[in-house]
Amino acid sequence: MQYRPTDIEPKWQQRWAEAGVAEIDVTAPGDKLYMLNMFPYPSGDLHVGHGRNYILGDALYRFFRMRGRAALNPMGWDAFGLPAENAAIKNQIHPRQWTLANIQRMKKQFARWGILYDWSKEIASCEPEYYRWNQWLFLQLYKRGLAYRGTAPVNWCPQDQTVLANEQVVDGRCERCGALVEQRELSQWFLKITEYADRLDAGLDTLEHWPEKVKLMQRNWIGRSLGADVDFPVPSVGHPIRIFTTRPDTIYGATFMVLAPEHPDVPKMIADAHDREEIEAWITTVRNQSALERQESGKEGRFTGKYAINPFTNEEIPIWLGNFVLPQYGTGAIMSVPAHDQRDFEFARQYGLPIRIVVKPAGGDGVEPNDMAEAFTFKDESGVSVNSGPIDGLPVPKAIEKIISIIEERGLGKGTVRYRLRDWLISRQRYWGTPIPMLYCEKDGLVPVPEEELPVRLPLDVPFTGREGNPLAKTPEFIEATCPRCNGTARRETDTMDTFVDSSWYFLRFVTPRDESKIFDSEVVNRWLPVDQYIGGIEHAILHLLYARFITRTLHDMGLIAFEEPFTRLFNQGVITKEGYKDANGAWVSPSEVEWRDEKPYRGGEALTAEVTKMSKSRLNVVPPDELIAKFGADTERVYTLFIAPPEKEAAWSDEGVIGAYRFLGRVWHMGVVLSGAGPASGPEKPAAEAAAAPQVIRKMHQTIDAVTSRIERFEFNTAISALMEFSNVLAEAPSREPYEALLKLLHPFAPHATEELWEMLGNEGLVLTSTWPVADRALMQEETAIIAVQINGKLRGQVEVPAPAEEQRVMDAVFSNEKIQTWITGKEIVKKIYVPGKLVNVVVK
RNA sequence: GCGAAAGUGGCGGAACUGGCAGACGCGCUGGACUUAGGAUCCAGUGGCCCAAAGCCGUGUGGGUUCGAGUCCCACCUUUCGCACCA
Repeated sequence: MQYRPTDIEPKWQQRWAEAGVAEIDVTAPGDKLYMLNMFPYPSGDLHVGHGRNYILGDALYRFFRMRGRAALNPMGWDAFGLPAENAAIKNQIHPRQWTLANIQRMKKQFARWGILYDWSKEIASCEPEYYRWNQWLFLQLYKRGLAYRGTAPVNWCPQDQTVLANEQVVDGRCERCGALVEQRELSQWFLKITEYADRLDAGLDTLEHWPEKVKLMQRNWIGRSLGADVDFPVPSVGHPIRIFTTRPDTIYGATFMVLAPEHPDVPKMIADAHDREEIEAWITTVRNQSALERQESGKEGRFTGKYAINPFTNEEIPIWLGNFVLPQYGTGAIMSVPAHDQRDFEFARQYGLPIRIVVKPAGGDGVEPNDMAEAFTFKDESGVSVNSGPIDGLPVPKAIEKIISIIEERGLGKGTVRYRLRDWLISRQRYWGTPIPMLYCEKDGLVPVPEEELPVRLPLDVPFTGREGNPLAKTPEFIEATCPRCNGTARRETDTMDTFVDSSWYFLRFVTPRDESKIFDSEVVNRWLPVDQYIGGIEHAILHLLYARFITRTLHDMGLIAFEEPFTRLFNQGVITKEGYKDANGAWVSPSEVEWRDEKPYRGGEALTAEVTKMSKSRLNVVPPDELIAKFGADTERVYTLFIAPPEKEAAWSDEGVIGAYRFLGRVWHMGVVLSGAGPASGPEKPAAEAAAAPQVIRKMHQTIDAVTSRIERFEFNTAISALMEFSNVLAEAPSREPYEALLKLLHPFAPHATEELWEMLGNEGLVLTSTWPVADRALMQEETAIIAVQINGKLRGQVEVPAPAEEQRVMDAVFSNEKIQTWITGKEIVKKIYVPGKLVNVVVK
């Protein structure tokens, strides 16, 4: 009986589906465990790179099931978004139809991988049953002042014809399409995430089971800075200008001030300047630049002709405008300390502004400003204040402390905390998203849609032209509305929400997904959440995870949930890469067109370059699972995917490597066939299937149970599988039934179909439903003998074998009663015993 | 520039608190079975050496230790994140 996965896998998938094995009653008692894979955008076909994410989650889920946990493992669809709309424009198919078809396709793929989800909990964010609660959530935030409409310079993607959140702009480009992002001054909807900046930052410390890397990325993104706000009097303007600095200790070295060109006091300041027109033209140029252009044009500035007074030195210092000062951060104004800030230093050198040293190295001498090649930025005890009046001689941290207290005493300002984080821009000028439930009434202004009128349904019959503007804005039936306050005519908001709003709370909906009366049941949610294990890609380290943490806190503050952090454990799997081929123009070439000569890729006569990158459709390097499964089965793909590398690491897909997983399963299969008596033994002598297992097999079995269990818990799937391969190799020498059944159980999370079939073949019933995870007997794991290495004066003298009892003292007794060792040791030598449990035992003689 | 992680055979990778480096798998070499094999099975496979013995081997250079892939110091390289955030 040959191992033919395609003959058996669909059968088991059908049985699991019919039995609803993964469906769980959230009101039933049990040792709850909420597992969650980030719900995907339904883009169509999944490839083996996507598979890694879900296979990993399923292996873990099956493991916890077998250990008796009441595990919830739901799945849904992040179903709003731009690609559906682009498909509508390109192929004249409605976004909804396109999305639902993709969902059907992907659901089949999940099933074909043997992944068990509780489909009774399925949600799709594009359905009114879901997005009405998105709208409800928005109204609650609006009520609390956490959602507001404001005018601000925003990121505009000319390609996608919409505004973007700061988080969606990468290197000055649209994260989605790569187009250069423009700055536009627009009135838009924001969520006040900045109000939670301090709590989002502090909360990171409580996330013990999150990758450090993700926490660090979030911390950097929030960008908490301690410093001081200080007022500098400006006689010519009539009121002081407030600056923010993280280095108030350097205030005696502030020799000029720089304002962002956008600073509100600028027009007044330059009104009587002789070169006003030139300055205004320059300001216009800077304001129209994208963030990227602004940075790439280097440091530029203009002198306003006005002076501020340094409140500590009482000197008049010139006020400049500088393109490197950002209007959105701090107060949009800085005191410049060129000696100790690299940006200020460059600016001062460029425009010949004075440089004054106010910090010198501790225990050393300062330098002359003229000799400086760069700013000296001492941030810790390595720097000491000089030329700074009351703080002279103090190391930097102490100096900061003292100067802030002086600033506060003199009423010049105060110590403050500033954040880099900005409010979350959620308006999108696109169709396929949740309509923002707001109205514009001529009489009453902005009016929220009453909760009982939700959902504001997205109309399905709208024109898709692909030209500028949101299709909703061209749909009068949608726009025309009645004001709930005055019954007069009102205009409906046509912006839709960023799809990251949808995904910022979906994990709360999964426990009571069909509740039509409320967003979720607080009692049930408090029992099941936070999510115990969240699994997804590192690309969401900031965006999704930060938004979800923010929304969770707002719901907590509304009294709807008892916790502030949504995800207890987070795991980020690495991407799967594969070689792709590029022609001279940088265009990707299909692997089917590639010919090999001297191990180098060509197309026709043209030499190609090979590049290993993340699997993606556009790079033509995806491996579709269908073909692979048809040939080797889903179990092979599952085992290979988990075996290929540690799951958090990037892994290179190898078509040849797959065969190793297939062979392994084939050997396990063959052994099962022989043990069950279902087929003839291959060798001349039939193994004694019912005979007692050999001691070395029993030992290996317990060692393997122990290793696989702890490795799964630590996400070391690759070595868990290698331990199973080792066990299978040992077992093949002397097959017997009991250890073989243990092997099947341990293998089940990775290769569920084959193990079910073999389990049944042995006369057992329903592995996934009935069997429990084996437990290792530590006493039986012990090796019977230990090799003792004896070193004398650093040289290996020899090795002897002794019985290996568990306790240290008995090992040592065994060692020193050994005649051979006694003859090596002379009376003069000092004996040092080194006992390493389960490992080599050394005796060192000096 | 700042921050973080990582450098081990031809390849993916193992080695938990320092204790037999290279587990497991791919590939490769030889063999068996075959009309055939890109199926399956067996054996071998870090380097030097015909072989044995032996020596050398975890990015580089130092150090600690009876013993270092693992710890410490300096450096090199790669990847990732942030990037005028005052």
